[in-house]
Amino acid sequence: MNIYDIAELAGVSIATVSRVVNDSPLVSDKTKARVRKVMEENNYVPNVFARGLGLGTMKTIGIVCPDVSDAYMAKAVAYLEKNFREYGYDSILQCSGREYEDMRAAVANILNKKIDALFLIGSCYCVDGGDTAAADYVREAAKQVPVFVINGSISGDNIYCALCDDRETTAQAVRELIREGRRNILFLHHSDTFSARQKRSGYLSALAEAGIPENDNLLFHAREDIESVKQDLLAQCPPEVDGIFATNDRLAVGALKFARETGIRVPEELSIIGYDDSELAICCQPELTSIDSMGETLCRTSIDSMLRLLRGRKASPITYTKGTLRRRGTTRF
Amino acid sequence: MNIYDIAELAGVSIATVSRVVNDSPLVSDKTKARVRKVMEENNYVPNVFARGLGLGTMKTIGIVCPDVSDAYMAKAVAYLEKNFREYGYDSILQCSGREYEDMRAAVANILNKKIDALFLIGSCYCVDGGDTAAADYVREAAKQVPVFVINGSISGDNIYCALCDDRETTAQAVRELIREGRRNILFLHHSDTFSARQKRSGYLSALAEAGIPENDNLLFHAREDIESVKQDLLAQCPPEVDGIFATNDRLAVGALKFARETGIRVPEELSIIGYDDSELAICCQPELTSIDSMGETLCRTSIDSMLRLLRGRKASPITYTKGTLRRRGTTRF
DNA sequence: AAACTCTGTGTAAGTGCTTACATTTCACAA
DNA sequence: TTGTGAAATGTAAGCACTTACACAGAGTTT
Repeated sequence: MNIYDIAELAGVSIATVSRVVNDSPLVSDKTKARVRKVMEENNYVPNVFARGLGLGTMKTIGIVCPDVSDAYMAKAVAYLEKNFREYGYDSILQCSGREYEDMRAAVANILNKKIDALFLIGSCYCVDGGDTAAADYVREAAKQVPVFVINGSISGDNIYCALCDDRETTAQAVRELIREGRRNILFLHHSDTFSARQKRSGYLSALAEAGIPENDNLLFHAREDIESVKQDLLAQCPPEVDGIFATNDRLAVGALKFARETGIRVPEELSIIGYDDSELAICCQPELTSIDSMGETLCRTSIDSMLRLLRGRKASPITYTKGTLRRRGTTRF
Repeated sequence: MNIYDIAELAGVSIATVSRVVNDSPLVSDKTKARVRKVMEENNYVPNVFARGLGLGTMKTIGIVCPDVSDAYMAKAVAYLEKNFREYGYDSILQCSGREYEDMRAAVANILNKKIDALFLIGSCYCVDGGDTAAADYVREAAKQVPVFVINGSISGDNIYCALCDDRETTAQAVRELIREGRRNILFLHHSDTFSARQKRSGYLSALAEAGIPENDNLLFHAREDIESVKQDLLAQCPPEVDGIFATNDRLAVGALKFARETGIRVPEELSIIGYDDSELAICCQPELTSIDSMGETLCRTSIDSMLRLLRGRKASPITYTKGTLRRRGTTRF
């Protein structure tokens, strides 16, 4: 069942059918109704490929993230997919991992799909604050389609970033720990992404403000999964630590387990703050104080930017959102 | 830069270029090398639409699940996406929610994308054990492309299901609770999907085996999120309960929080078992005993079935996998 | 009544690829 | 030298749509 069949059944030319499909104002309402009826009766659906060939687009967005099985990204993907569907866009998903070559290949591949926009989730795509050659493949992509980076920042034409002001948000959280009387605050991180560096910078500046000297022993790198984090801390956590700022909730949970194992009381002797405010946070006992990095807000911002672009208007190349501290049981404030 | 340009630059016809792209044996190695060089020099990429038009396929699979932000589905999606990518397939994702009309629309929409196979994740697509009209839209879809149901069962031509034997797996877990001496075991569930019913059936049969009379008060329906589950239990949990079997980890965590709030000791006075063995399980204190429903194994099975079909071989219409109990701190065995 | 709009519809030329079929080329046997 | 068949390449007809341009017919204007 193709456009010719419909044209014949409706007694019009294929051009008219095409116009009806595209709801062109050039067709009279009477004809439109007739053609629509025939289309429905035969449940005709235009061939996407032919349509794509003619139009050069298929109303599809590409989403690339390092790993959808991560709760933060899964949420973002779900949000993007759901919202774009409402505007009639389909979503192609690609998980890229975090290796440079893989990310590059993922972006290159998804571009071939003639997507209308590319969404990158995560700060791993902007290896160095967005200004070294490392992110060049993203800038290259932006020559073809608008690129929206969620939770990362890359400078460049046709690139629109929405991110949580991790630096300031972290600084605020660390300031609260200091106000609690904590002096030996561990910065617990895993990867060395742009956002991790922003957080570290916020952490350091909060310490500096308070006149607390920097201490390299308090910049702690741990492995990724909860159990390993606990082990790493058991093996090497400096004894004087009385506060832990973790760059994600998983790390924070590992820290909590470490505390339990060593008998350190939380939050009496040790405060812990996580990041992302995932479901993990409320599973813990005590429940984890965590920073909501506003994933949905960032997605919403990106979507709005894209819609604005679609209407031929300008969008702001970078939008910062402040995170919000969700105070729970692992801190005293 | 299209096939004509390449043909001209390489001094061959477009047919030859096309053959080179498709690595046809009809082209001499010499010509192949020459054409390939030109393609690379101009980084030519065939147009997917034109290719799709000619071939009728674009090497794409469709994935439909109720909600990717659910950890279980996110994992499955990630696994499918990653593995199919290795075979050169792209993935289109669509979250359908759990409303009949939405699921139906989601499947219909994704079919228009000329996918090569459809993957449905979750038992919500098989409303009644797979044999009522409710799943007819899936059977309709199966007329167009092979359908693979992960963690659900639908009978029908060209439909291939991989699922955890929830009934027996649940029965085993409940038997262990009984062996622990529990007699008043709550069956804590949220939705009424096929898999939830299977679990209930396993629960009931384990009770029956042990000669424990059925008690409707012990079939407990709770809302979805952790906090609500706790509230629901606080409001209405029968006091005699000494064991809880929850149909997912989120419910189990809610149960654990309920126990803590009421001062019931776990596992001394109350045992709790969750389902899915998600990351939530190890965040808890005590850590949650949970059933690993083998999501990756199911995905692997589906992928293998699809590859077998691709090679023109037969695949088994239904594959059962037994879940595994991960014993942790919320039970005594 | 002729000239002129305007609206609605049709014609036909793309869009970039695949592939059945036709044709050329070439090695080798007769 | 010619003939033969296989291997390599080209030609052209799809594939299902969009859209610039052409044109017909109904009103309007003069």
